[in-house]
Amino acid sequence: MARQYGVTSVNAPKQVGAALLGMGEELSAKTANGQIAVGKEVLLPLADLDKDWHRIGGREPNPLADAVLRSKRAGKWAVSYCAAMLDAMDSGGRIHPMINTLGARTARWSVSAPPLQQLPSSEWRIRRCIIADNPGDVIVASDFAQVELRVLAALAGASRVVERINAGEDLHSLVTRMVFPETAAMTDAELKNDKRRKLCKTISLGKAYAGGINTLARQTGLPVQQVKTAVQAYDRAIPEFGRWSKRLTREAYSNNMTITTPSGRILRLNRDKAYTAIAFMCQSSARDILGEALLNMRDAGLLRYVIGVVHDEVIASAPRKDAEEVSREIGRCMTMPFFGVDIASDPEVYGPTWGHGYAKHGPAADAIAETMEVAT
DNA sequence: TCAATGGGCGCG
DNA sequence: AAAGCGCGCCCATTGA
Repeated sequence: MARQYGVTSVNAPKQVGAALLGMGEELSAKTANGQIAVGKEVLLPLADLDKDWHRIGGREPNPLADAVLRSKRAGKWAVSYCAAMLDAMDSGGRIHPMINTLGARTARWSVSAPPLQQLPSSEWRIRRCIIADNPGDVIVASDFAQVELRVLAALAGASRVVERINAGEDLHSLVTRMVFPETAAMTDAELKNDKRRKLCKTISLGKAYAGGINTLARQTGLPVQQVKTAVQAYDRAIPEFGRWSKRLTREAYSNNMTITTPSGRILRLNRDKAYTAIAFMCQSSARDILGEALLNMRDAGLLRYVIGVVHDEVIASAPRKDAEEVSREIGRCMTMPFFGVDIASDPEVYGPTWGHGYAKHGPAADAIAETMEVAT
């Protein structure tokens, strides 16, 4: 398909860029080195697709852009995930990934061969390769609820936020009520699909990940000026985050670009990115909370069920009859206070394979249900 | 033939 | 004022 347009390899950005230009497309985005960018951000709009690969209906799709996108995704999945898992499989059908428990600069874990933490989550065909230990067993999992944002609230000393989290109020809803006073009386149900809640959620994540105004504008699809106004309202409603950021940045500058986490880890920031201090702090502390949870699981004798970790999520395998209890107990081990804020988790029982929520919601629900019938 | 670099893309 | 953070790993290209 792509060959018709003179593209012999979809992984060669030069070829793809030249072919698209030849078709009359305008490619204005450039990479850091000044070359023409032809990543997903460029290709998806050309193919008239949104970030979930659904037709937008805004233009005639460019067939080459569409073909390149699909070919690259298929190649990536086949090689990086399928082949990598088959390569890593032992004679008993098990994989034993390499875990570097201090892999990242923030001390997060890195996992390789295969990259268990990177398996596609947006659909189920790859993750279903991970199956429960024994026939009749099921995968159970538990993930932390907005752990990095709760860490941010606690360490920044945003006591009004922390109090409301601990009272059980939904995090993004409570932030929305603080930032937009006119929403203060709205219920969670009313706020659920409100664009102000969506905006506040994006801004909150931007705070935790050190994102800028332009990134927020791109993520929300809103004009920069409107985002700017909203961020100002946010900072006025919750001034603690900005103050903490300033304090941490100062600490970094006076300590040779390092900051020290509450657990005593010394984190080195990029020399020219002092503004990432809160991102490093939140990510590293979230990692330590997961470590604490794993120690709790060890003490509770639950580690024998655990088969993997994905940053803020614990994956386990258990006999079906024990699944509810194992899941609940793992969830309990992941529940703890952290500098005054409650850390909560969301335990779930999946099915015979690892596939997030699809057994319940996805288009493959029937197939999964059938698989479960056969397996049990 | 090999290592380094750049672009790209999967995850939380 | 302005700034997405952290990874693993793929392919193509480049320069020894």
